[in-house]
Amino acid sequence: MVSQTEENYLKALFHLTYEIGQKTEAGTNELAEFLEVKPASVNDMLKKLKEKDLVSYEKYGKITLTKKGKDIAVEIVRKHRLWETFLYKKMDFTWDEVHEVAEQLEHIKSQKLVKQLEIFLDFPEIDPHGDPIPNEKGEIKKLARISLSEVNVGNVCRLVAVKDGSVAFLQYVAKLGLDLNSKIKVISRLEFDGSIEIEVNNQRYTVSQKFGNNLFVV
Amino acid sequence: MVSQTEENYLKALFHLTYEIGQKTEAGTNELAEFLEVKPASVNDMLKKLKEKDLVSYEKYGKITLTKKGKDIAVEIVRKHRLWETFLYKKMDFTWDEVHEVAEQLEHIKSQKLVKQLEIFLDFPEIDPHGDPIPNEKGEIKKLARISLSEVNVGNVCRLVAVKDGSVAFLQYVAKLGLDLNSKIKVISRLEFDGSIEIEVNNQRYTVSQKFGNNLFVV
DNA sequence: TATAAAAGTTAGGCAAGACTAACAAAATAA
DNA sequence: TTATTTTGTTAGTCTTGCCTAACTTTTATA
Repeated sequence: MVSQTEENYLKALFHLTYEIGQKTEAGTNELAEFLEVKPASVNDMLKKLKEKDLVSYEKYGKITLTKKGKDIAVEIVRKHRLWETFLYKKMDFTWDEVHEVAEQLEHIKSQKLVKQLEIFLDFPEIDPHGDPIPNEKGEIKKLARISLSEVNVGNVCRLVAVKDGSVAFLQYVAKLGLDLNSKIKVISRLEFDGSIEIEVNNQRYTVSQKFGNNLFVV
Repeated sequence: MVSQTEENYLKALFHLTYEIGQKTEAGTNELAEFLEVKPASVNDMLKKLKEKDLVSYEKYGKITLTKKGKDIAVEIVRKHRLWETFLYKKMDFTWDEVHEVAEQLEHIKSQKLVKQLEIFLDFPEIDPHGDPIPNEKGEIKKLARISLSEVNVGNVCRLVAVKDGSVAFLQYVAKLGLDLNSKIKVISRLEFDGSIEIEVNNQRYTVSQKFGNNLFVV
């Protein structure tokens, strides 16, 4: 049996490696910071996860998910994103509200429920934040997307995902009138700080480079 | 904050008092047996619940839910039954499958989700087992119903609820071709052991008194 | 009413998951 | 290459929720 806490560690490892970085290993402090616990706690847990053959790591070495650990992590991600989609499409939740509740729902144990949920939602491929939903076999469709900061001046693009999922960030995104599939035109880019002038629904805004890094477009 | 375990204790107390018995108090051993833990554990928990003003009880005395405790218990029951209805009506779960998963879902913390779920299900009044679903204010509609054992010979009644929710029992009920709203005719009753002969869908069966006690009809 | 049975309580312990404080190893910089 | 900073580890402690074993109170029965 994998506890809820263990599931969260596996999910965090998955995010830090395969999702955020394009690496396959992570460090103790990095994981501790991400999970908002102390490194000592991570250490304790790593011993347990290693014992269960969910991660592989040696003292003072890097942490890697095993096949078994990765499979569980992907299944949690799958559930999380299906539930987010459910909340957004069927329960009238907004972009910024879905995450917190999905964090709870992702731990519900029922294979049948996940399967039925997927059918009910008509096999969605991306969640409300634009992230890909793994299928039942754990396969994740790679999305060809770039950050808004990389778009050339003059080009128009379509918002497909956001990187940072914090409520404050999502609310700011919404305030600009941006939603999934919104068209964004890049008007100009300031060389000295990388900030970008964009046009959304005929309104012009200037946003920071950091903000631009957090929006994925095609 | 009320932990998941605390919620389960409150719910159990509610069942043992207001629901199963027509009393307002329960004992330590009774609660322990219901929750499948040892009396000592119940004792520990009672101290905590008393501290939080969720139950009132004195050493060697009976346990009662406070207003605050009862409100929380009813809210959990409400969530449980709404989720059961959701699983049954939208997720293609059977009668006997819903309970286990609803036990998990009832602890999800989101007022908005409960509200939306209720709207989505079009304000159901009873769950798939025929039990009443408390409304947002915590009011529970009393159902005028009697057990099958109390029905007079020759009368026809309609199944509205089951008392025992165990999987084995529910599967037996289903095997007889019984479902919510099934018509049941009481053909005869054996005096010596109270067993009842019934007719369902033109099929005759003989069932025990105990079985009859577990079916509620109108 | 004395006594046995049932019900309830206490003390002490254990596992999970977190923490602090002190320490050890590795990586980086002088 | 030594010194310093960063990263990772260990030991000991805390809380929650459970346990067993021993004890006390209450209730039921002879």
